[in-house]
Amino acid sequence: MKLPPKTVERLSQYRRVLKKYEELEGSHIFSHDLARLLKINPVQVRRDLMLIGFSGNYRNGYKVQDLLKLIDKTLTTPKSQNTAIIGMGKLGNAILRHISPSDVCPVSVKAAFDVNPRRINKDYSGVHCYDISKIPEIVKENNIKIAILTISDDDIQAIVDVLIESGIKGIVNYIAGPIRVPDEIYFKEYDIRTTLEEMSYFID
Amino acid sequence: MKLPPKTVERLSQYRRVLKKYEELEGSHIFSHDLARLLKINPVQVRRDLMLIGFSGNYRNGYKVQDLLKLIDKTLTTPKSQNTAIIGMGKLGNAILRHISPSDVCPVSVKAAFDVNPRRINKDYSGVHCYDISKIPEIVKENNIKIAILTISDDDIQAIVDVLIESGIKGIVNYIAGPIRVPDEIYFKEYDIRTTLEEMSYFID
DNA sequence: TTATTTTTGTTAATTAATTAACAAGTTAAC
DNA sequence: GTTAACTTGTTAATTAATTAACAAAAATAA
Repeated sequence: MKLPPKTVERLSQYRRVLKKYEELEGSHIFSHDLARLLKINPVQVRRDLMLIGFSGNYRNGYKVQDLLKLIDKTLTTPKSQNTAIIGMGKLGNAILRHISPSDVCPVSVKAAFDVNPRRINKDYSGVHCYDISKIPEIVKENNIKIAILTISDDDIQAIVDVLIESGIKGIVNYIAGPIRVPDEIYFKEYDIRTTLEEMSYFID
Repeated sequence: MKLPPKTVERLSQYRRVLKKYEELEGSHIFSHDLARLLKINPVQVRRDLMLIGFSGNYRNGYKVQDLLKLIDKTLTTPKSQNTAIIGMGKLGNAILRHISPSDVCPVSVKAAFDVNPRRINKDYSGVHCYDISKIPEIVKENNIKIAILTISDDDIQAIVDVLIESGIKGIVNYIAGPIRVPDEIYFKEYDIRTTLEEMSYFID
């Protein structure tokens, strides 16, 4: 049985926050402390933990170590998916370096792709960058399921089509304009311009 | 009277998509066409447009030009807010170049800040990069209301505190860990790791 | 012992967001 | 002129997400 998307999102955040907390602060945490770190309501924390069947303690709150273990187990079902980054420009590089330390992100980047010959066949943070034409081969070989788009090429749709044919199941789009993907593909678009315009609207 | 946040988000997306559509496709659009471009339900499009009081036409759908004008007017109330990017590394640079063309993003970047002396006092895409210590002065002078964090410094909290003291009202956080901000600050965190882990969980 | 405080776990209530349903307007075909 | 085919605009229904409310457990203080 699947958890609500928002709960999964928060579990991922709890995990990262708790790893830091465990090192610096202590072995136990109260729901209101965890909530404050994420700027959410303590009830939400307790509810999320209830959904994954985790119990705390009246005196000390939740045991961080055990909670981390359970979140790990919950989120990696059946296992963490392999990822590729499309575009090794500044953005691709920044993202790669952000997600590659495996202690903070269990999703592992198996390959990068680019159209620029200067970047092809180089290694970035231990990840090899291939020519776009190699997508079908490399994606299948490495069982890559998620693609992160960091280029805004005019031909991005063609690349997306190839990715999907090659077995990609999820796409995160950072800059490319609107692209067409079948319904069964898990798709997320994060254009910072949307966020900024929303903020502009709501702040006085 | 304020619109629902999700509607504002979509209006921002409609605007970008429609600008392209107007150039390439035509002067009118149906709700289901706009919906398909954003992978949402046509009813949602009609509902959003209803909320901003825009009317279409039974035969041709919505007139793109007029709709764009109304979205512009709706989203820029009272006016588009000024922005600063904290950190001019790869990520800061990528974001800057993504949002600076004003034809696609009405939010304007007035300044950048960094701790690295090699970056300070240089211009990036026409935006000057100042030392962190200049934040109070420059933020006030330029009436900057939004800060985009692209560094993961240990001292990020101190920087955030200064930003808020200097009059910042909204913060978008891309990589810094959890930071404390007062409730009245509009705050968004976009850690790609969260997205990836969520996707991992939901795709088979 | 008995009240008080604190925190979890859970159900119920509320709020927000999405989707369904459908009337009404318009054109085109017959 | 009538019917059929589409589309918008809007209300109602549904679903999802958040928050409120409170019982139960356990320690502490009186």
